[in-house]
Amino acid sequence: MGDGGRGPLDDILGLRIRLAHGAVQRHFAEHCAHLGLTQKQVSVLWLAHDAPGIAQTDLARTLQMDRATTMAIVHALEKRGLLERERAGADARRIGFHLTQDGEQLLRAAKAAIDGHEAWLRAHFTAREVQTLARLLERIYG
Amino acid sequence: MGDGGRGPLDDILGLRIRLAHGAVQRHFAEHCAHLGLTQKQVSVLWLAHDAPGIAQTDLARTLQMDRATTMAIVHALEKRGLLERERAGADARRIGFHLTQDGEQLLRAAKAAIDGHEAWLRAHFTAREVQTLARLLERIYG
DNA sequence: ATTATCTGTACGTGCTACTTACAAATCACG
DNA sequence: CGTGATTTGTAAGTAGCACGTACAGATAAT
Repeated sequence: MGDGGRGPLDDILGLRIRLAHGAVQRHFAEHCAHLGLTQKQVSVLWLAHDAPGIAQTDLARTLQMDRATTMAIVHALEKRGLLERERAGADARRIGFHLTQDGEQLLRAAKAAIDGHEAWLRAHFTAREVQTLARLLERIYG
Repeated sequence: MGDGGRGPLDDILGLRIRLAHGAVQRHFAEHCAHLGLTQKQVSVLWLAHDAPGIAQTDLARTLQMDRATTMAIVHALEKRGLLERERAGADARRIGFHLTQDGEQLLRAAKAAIDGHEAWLRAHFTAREVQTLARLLERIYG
């Protein structure tokens, strides 16, 4: 039998990634439930903070999401008054996003919560292993 | 800036896992579309083949899914005639699952498709790195 | 025998992702 | 300059997956 009790299925690397992802998602949902934000939503807020005026297309590409998916997330954040849009200068058809004050405040709270979440995740590894894991994972999506 | 163009977000290990998972899912969906099966469905078929008579609860625990989620997957497979249930001997309340002939046949096709999918995934790494990655990932969910 | 627990079932909700389609603005080329 | 191609934003529909909850039947515990 395999090392995880799943038999030959344990040899499927894709399954391991899926299980790890599920575990991280579950922990995030528990640990960060008070924010009322999903992982994706936090990512979008974070990016909009770091790069004010970013467009939907940039968000989608950076987070490797579909445009339609990105729209759904952005709409939800706008509806909650965390994100605003502005027709920005040079390119008239481009609409940039930036955080509202509420958005900035919630993002700060989110970063604090994620610090704890990431600490839990990293606690499974040594600092060197974290580097290795990050490097290997990047090869898949990078 | 970070190494992936996401700025400080690149330091979030959870995001890396999420992006890697997404990339794997997308490749699976493309590469295995002809099966008409999702990753989860293949996993359930695979387990039911390896352990005939397995119960819903076992499936849920092994794949770390909710019972309700497991039910949805099992129902879909039953409806397609790939999976059957039987009231098995000793424990009268327990219902075991096993593959039909169609199920066995489709699972063989799925395994062939997944061979290709896994080959693509593993091609990002050396054999040693695959071992390392598998070992590190298991610490998260194991 | 009455609870408590486990298992199977069923329903509803929410997030994410994809496809497809359409409107508006811009850009490129003739 | 104007027509078509491209980009961008928008919208609707479908699907998978996860979770919560509630309920029924069988078994187990007291």
